[in-house]
Formats: sequence, structure tokens, C-alpha cells
Amino acid sequence: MHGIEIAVSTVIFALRDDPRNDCTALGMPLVRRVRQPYEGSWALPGGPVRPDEDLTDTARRTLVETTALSPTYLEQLYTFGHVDRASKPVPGPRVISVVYWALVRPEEAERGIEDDNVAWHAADHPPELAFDHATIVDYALWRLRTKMEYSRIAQAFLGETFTLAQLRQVYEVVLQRTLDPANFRRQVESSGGVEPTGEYLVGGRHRPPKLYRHRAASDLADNGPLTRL
Amino acid sequence: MHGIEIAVSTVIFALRDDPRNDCTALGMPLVRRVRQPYEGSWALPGGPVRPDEDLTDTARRTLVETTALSPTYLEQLYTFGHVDRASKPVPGPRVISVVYWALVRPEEAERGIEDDNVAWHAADHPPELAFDHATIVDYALWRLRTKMEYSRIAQAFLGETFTLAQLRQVYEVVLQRTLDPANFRRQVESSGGVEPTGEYLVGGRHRPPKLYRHRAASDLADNGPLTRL
DNA sequence: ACAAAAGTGTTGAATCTACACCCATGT
DNA sequence: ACATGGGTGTAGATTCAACACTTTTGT
Repeated sequence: MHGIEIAVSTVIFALRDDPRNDCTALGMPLVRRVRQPYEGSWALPGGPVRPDEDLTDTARRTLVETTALSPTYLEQLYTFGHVDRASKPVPGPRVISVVYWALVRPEEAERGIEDDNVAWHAADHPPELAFDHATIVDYALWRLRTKMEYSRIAQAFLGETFTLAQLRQVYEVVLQRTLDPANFRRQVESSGGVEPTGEYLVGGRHRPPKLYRHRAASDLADNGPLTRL
Repeated sequence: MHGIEIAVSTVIFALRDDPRNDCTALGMPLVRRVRQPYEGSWALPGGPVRPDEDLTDTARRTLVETTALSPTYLEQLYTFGHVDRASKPVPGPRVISVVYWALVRPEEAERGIEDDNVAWHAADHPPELAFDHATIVDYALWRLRTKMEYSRIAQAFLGETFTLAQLRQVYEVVLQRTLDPANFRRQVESSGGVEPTGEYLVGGRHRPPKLYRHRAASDLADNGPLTRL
């Protein structure tokens, strides 16, 4: 038997209201390491793959165990397997990490565990991270932003019903630029990804906006022949 | 120590002239299994990861060992880890496969080993394949076609210099549709991915076409923060 | 009445697509 | 001369981006 360990880690994104700056930002839950190496540093949630467990099940399980979150979107990101990635400060066994990335809704994110060892951080300015997790987060962010432009994953950040302004805000926060509301509306409406519920969101300070829902027909992202799995 | 084995497999694509139909098609080298399970079936080249070997090195090494090919483009595709993927006809240990995909040039493909146990097959009509390799090939094909539309990987199929007609043929064969030569030329020229060498390809039956080369500046595909690795 | 977000309309620019047409070579 | 692929030009359709303007609510 060889000495390579295999683990799953997950980069989790959610839109959260930052109370300090009075704005919403892209957040990411991290767990504090309680063992050497990198004891005390922040790291991505994850853990070893059990012998009878599919990789995506490992992702879901470790996610629930450490953060109590269940994602609306979960996709494999990349497998990091460099020989020395787990043996940098002190020698350790080789670990190959199959990394997933996940999106969760704001309400879901609120329910998540939050204590000294599990906390949300800004996705674009993460603290010092253990192992090669900084690179992993960079790549996950890049994938999120890239995929946002040609798929409907933005909807995975929102609940069952939502207004177009809310959906637009998702794009604006993630892509870090403002979008023209008029053009955005037309783009989304003609894409066929959403459909109006007929209801309106009342109680706002201004004209009540239409509510939309996800169109069940098509998937949030086209992953080709992999969607079947 | 757990009982999960970790291996690397690679889907290799090349454009090859099919002598039967007098046309070029997308080919893929496969190796015949010499052991149970699936003994005698065709499978993707690959093998177990050595303890001191990076994943991409395993891909390169097994590629050379079994097919004698060295690719111009090599990228991680996906990691397949379903519990029962290697224990279908007869029980066997669990194997997680990190799959890569590769592109090789025609001249390179000619040099590759070819015998009873290593042979080229049509990428879109593969024979019965071992394990879940049929799914893997499907996915690799999908990725190739998808990525072809927004990157310059098509150039990895060609040598140092090439004509625009040759580059166009790559697109036509892979995407399985004809492209307007005039519009194709403009698209490619304005993309900045190629630059004229100043030379012309002589010896053809018609007007000698300009020769182009890859522009060294930018990479063939934008893989974000992963390009550094 | 007014402020501000929701939603509609319009215009010019940029891009895509189809196709006409000229150019240069081997036969 | 002519067939054929190499290469340029152009007109119409489609898409994109910017912004004016109307609608509807709370205050």
C-alpha cells in the first residue's frame, strides 16, 4: 500500500452583509487548524475521504460537520497533488486534495456555525492560509467570476424567489463592477433562466419590484456529460 | 493506511489523416488491457501515481511509457472517484483517477507506438471501453470543443508554423462544421494569437498561403491563477 | 410634491454573417 | 486559359452599451 493520503476540501462562497462597511461582500467560511502543521492558521474545511464514500459526499459531509452548511451549488474545482504541498514547514505524509467549490444562500449562511474556530472571511482578502490554500482560493474565485459570465450560477446565491435588483447585486458584488439595470434586465429576461412569479415584493421604500423564480427546466450550469453523475 | 489507490489517466487527442475515408479526423490512442478486469478491452493510457511524483509528471511519464508521445498541451480534466468505478464486473480495490487531457501534433502522433496493444481510434466513435472510460472520453471531448470556442488551444494541434487554412481545418474537424474562410481569417488575425512569419508555403497546387506562427506572448489557454503551477 | 428605485424605449457602435469579388499558382 | 484555394471588401442583421424617460411606491 502506498503512503499517499487523499482528502477533499471545499471553497464555500456566500454573499453576506458586512456590518462594518454597510455593504454586502463575498464571504467564505474558514476553519482554524487545531493541530500542527499550521496550528492556529485558517484553512479550508475538509477532511479525508472515507473508503465507502463518493468524493462529492465527502465534500457535503465535511461541510456539514465543520460549518453546518448545505450548499445550493457544488462542483469539483481541481485536484492539487504537488509532492511537497503538505510537507512544507515540517515533514508530513503526502496529501492529494480534491477540491470542490460551493455556493450557499444568505439565509443558509446565517444559520452556519460561527465561533472561535469557524468564521467568515472576505473572499478577496483572505488571512494567511495553511498549506497551498491561498492558491486554491485564488483559483476558486477566478472560476466563480469566469463561470458567472457564461452561466446562471449567480442564482445559486439567492433563495426561491428574488428580484432582478437582487440578482444584479450578486453580479456586481462578485464581478466588482456596476451593471446597467436596464440592459441587465433585458439580458436576464431573454436568457430564459428566470420566470416571473406574478407576485411583487412589497414593503420596500419604492416601487414594488416583480419577483422571479429559477426556471426548473435547465440547470444552473452546463457541465456537459458530467451533469449526469 | 486506507485502501484507496490513486492513478492518473490521460485522454490524448490528435488530428490524423484517415486513409480509408480520405479525410482527417480526431483520433485518440488507446491501450489494450492485459489483465482482469476488462482484459482485452481498450482503455485510456495511465497508471498509478508514484510517491515522489507530481500528478502532471505521472501523466507525462505514463504517456511516454505506453505511447511514446509527448504532448504540446496538457491540462487536468477531472477527478473520477465513485466508490464502485473499479469494482464493477469483479470486486477490486477502490481507484481514484485524476484524469488529464492532452493535445499532440500530427508529426508527433506519427512517431507514436502502434501495435496490437496500442492503437489510434476515432474520438467520437470509440470502441467499448473499460471502467468508466467512455464517460471520461465524452467529457474530454466536450471540454475540447467548449474550450476551442474561447481559447487558442487549436494551435496546439499544429506545428511551429502553419497556414490559416490548416488552423481552420482544426476547428472544422473538431467542431464538426464548416467555417467561412474569410470570417475565420479576420477573427484569428484580430485576436492577436498568431503573427505572420513573412514566409509562404510553396509547393501547393494553388496560390501559396502565408505562414503564421504562435505568438509567444500569451498562453494558449487562460487558466487563471493555475498557469503559474 | 418629491426622491428614488422599477421598468421601458431609443440610438449609435461594435460585432457577426453571408457572399461577391479579385489574386496567384499549377496544370 | 482555367480551376482552385488564398485573400479582400461590403452590405444587412444582430447584439451591445449608454442613457433618456416614464411608472410607482413611501415619506
